[in-house]
Amino acid sequence: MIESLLLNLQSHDVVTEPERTLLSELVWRERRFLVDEDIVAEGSRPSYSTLLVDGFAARYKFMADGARQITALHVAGDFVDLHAFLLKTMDHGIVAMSPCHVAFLDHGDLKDISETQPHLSRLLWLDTLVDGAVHREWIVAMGRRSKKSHLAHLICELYVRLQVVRRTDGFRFHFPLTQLELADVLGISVVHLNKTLQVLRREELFTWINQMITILDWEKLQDLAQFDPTYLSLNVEAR
Amino acid sequence: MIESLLLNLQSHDVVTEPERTLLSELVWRERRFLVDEDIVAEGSRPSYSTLLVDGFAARYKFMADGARQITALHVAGDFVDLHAFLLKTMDHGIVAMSPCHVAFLDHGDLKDISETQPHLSRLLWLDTLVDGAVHREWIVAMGRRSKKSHLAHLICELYVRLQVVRRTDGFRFHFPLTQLELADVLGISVVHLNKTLQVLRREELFTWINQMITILDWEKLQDLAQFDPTYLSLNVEAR
DNA sequence: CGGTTCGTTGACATAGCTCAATATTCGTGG
DNA sequence: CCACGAATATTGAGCTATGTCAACGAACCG
Repeated sequence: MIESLLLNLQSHDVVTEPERTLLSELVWRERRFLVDEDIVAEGSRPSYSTLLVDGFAARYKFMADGARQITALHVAGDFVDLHAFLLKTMDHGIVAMSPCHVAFLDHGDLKDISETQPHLSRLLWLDTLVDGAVHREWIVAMGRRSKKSHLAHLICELYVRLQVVRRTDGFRFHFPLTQLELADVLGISVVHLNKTLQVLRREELFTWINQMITILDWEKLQDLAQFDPTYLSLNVEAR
Repeated sequence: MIESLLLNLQSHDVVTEPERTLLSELVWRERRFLVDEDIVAEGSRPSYSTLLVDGFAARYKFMADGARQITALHVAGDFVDLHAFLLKTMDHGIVAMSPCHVAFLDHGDLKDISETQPHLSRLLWLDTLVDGAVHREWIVAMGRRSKKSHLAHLICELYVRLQVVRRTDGFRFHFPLTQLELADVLGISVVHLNKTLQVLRREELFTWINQMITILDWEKLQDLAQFDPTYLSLNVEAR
């Protein structure tokens, strides 16, 4: 159940055997969600946090006029709302972008961990810090990259993150979003996203067919995206 | 020295007397920076974290073409790079936007805190989580708000954050950025920022003269910005 | 006073939006 | 297997937002 989370945490630091056991015992419930189902509602005050075991989920906010902005994409092994443990009130919603399998961890148990397991606590803290680093990278992408480069950057990021949790097959990975949803990620209209995709298609850097993305030229894609994975902290060191 | 940090933390939860003492003893050095000086360099691996005692600082990233995107603005009481404690490598730089007074806290000492002071550790963790919440709000602003509304939102946010650390005088506060720097915050060109400012000026929601912003109509400004401070977690509860 | 940075303006080019129509794909029931 | 409706993808037209460039004015500093 928590294999992906472990792969995730272990990309930053060693997780000891007792810590692993402890984590797996923390799962007090699991559940599956259908596409478009809300996993956590905006404004709610959950008493548990959600670990994404499998599938794609998105954090989002709605504007008064009905426009949606997706602020993060989550994949297997991501602790999608560990935040709620300390923030208490959800300032955004989380929705399933594919069928999702999730595990719930009780906030009381997480608090116990924070009282008794300093190293593990730091790893969980780190997990939320990486989230923040990804947010910053997205801000940069929205503010200063062309849409073409922004999209390329997103694909690079997802590819690397999926690799960590073994969800890639060579240069291929499952990407279940619709164009409308992807537009909500990039903060542009569907029409413009579609046109951006066409430009990128002509450059033959990747294909996106039947919910599968295949990277055709990793070097050129990285160049276009100016992708530097430093912000993902993918190196094992004592934390 | 750490009064502002305490005001900051206490806006979320009670900080006990021993915790306060502990925090103040953690400051192992202080320093002043001039405008435009780098407080922390991108790519560095600092062995201490920086607490902003007074002034304005910005986190930023440069693109290959020299364009800059500011990903966060920090004010007195903000723990500007607490991240580095666990992320180790700075994925962005931090620059002084005004003369800055900062305090340094050693990572070794922070680690001790994380081993022995669970509640205080959670408060520090929370501090970084609020940072993340602000990032998300900025992503939403960049993706789905008009520039007018984005700017209004930024002013609302800064006003509320400055109020927490007692840096406001009625509806006035010091705002030392140039238009060029503000453009780097919003991710637009200076020219366009200037024109956006003019439109807002005509609506008389606020003035910005001599580095001082005065909010003239808080209600209308909030409306325009669709500002909802929930994401700042400004309520005292056990964390 | 003179240089430098900052703010403002206008002209023009490009990116991105909305709307509306059409094509394509997919799932479902017959 | 086919027919149909719903969701998704694609296209084109015209409009708005935003960018670049270049000039000029204002404020600031020594």
